[in-house]
Amino acid sequence: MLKIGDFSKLSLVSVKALRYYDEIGLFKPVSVDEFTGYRYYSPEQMPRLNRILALKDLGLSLEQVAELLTETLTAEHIRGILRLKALEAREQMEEARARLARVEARLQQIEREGKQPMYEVVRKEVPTQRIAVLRRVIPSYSDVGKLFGELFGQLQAQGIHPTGPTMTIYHDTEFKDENPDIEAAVPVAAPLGGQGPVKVRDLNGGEMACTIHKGPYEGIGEGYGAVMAWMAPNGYQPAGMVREVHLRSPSDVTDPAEYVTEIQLPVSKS
Amino acid sequence: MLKIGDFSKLSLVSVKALRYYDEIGLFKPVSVDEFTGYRYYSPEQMPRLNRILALKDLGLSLEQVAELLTETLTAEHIRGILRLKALEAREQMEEARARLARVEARLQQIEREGKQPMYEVVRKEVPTQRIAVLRRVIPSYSDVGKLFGELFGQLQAQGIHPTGPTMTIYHDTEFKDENPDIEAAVPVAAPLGGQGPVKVRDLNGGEMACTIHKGPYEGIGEGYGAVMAWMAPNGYQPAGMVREVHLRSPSDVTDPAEYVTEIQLPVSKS
DNA sequence: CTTGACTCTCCCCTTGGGGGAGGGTCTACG
DNA sequence: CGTAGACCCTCCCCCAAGGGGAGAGTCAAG
Repeated sequence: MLKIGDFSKLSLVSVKALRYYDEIGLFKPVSVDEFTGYRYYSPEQMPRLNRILALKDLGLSLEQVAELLTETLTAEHIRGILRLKALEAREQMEEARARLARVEARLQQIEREGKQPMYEVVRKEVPTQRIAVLRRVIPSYSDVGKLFGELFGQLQAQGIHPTGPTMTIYHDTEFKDENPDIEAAVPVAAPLGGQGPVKVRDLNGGEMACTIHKGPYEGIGEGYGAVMAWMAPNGYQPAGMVREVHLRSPSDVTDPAEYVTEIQLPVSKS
Repeated sequence: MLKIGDFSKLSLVSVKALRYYDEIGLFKPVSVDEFTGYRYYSPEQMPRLNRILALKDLGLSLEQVAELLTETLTAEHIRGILRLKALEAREQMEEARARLARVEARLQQIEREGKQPMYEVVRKEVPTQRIAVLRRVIPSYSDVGKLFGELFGQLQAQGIHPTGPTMTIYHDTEFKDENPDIEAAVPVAAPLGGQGPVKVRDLNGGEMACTIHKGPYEGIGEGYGAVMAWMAPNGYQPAGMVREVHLRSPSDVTDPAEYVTEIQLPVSKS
């Protein structure tokens, strides 16, 4: 019979860990003194402890280790658990690889620019939302304001209230300086369909590469550049129409320097 | 001004997380109502939050993110932190890869044998220990007992007490059925050197592949087989002389079926 | 004015133990 | 036979990054 300290030295498992394994019922001493509470272990228990360490080393939680140590498990069940763990390890490997790529991309960016980048691009899961839209090919970007004016006029006439910030959705596959095909949109709580030129539809959510542009709309091209530059090193490709969310727009402030716009580009793993 | 729920919807960061970031001083609302405690955010804060998310995504802790967000940091300092993170990501990738290899090796083993393996091999960091030794080429393994008898006789004569289980250290580079070169050893607390045939020296610790053999010594070959089979898929190679630690030996029990022996083989990454 | 949706703080929970306080126990040495 | 020092016990708090929920207060629209 060995006291916990001796067993700890032999097994190279800390006393704290042994006590913890006892507490969760994973590995109990062969006997416990009824009066003093002293734990006594036997060398015969080493194989079980070794198995625990080996399974823990496979990435299993102690709970899963305990499950695998119950005798009544079929080989098929064990294989199932291990296959799950293999999948998990593969995912973690991929995740670490992707993270490494991100860190190195940022390092290179700092090498080039000598400072933190202007635009932070982040991947987000954007939910699907119900929107009211007015779509039109307009002569120039400066006419977007009028489009929103028309949209809000119609909504007000129908007693529909916006439930979120306005958005513009770009339906051109490439950038067009003139005659862009634009949808002015705003989240609403209203039935699908709609009357007249204003339609109500669901705007699909999903994975998006997002960044924030601060300042007048003329400079927003840099934001798009940042999003485009972000995709390749992170293993994404465009997968839909880009949208701009007007977090602070001419309807909130007058100074264009105070505009805040989020660029959201649907992406998929390439 | 946006209430926390609205800002949460816009940023797709949970209310809980926003409150937590406030609490740790990483990202504070632009104003807090003095009487109600309500937090109010502004769209202007989105870029900072995005930066936080982007840095978090690089694997930085929130504490490190906060550090990187202080303005007074030189580009060189930032590069240093990121290079550290890159290193960390590489290590995690390697760790996940190794874990995957372990899981797959175990899966294959179960496929072959239809059950959990007999021997669990685990990597351990064995500490260096002071031992008293008696080394000799003996005719056969069955003479080990006499070697230990001699060792203990000498130690007793010198008033030295063992402080741990006995070990045998094998000095042959390959397995020798006859005339093996064997060191009988036992941990002691005594000055280096020693008198007569018994020497006191330090036994180097380090990385070891360990497994437990239960039962008579005749069957211990299987334990060695398990250790050898473990090395390749785990990326290790032998790096020293193997030792056996007698956790329960003829001096403790009479029935050989109750012997418990640990095999420790020094290894290094290959 | 009411009602339902929001928000606040506070507390407990997660993993796998580490660190330490306060108090009891064991054992080798004199 | 004492006793000192090493060892052991339980209990409590701590880590990261929030999630879940209770109980109470607040806001905004009808």
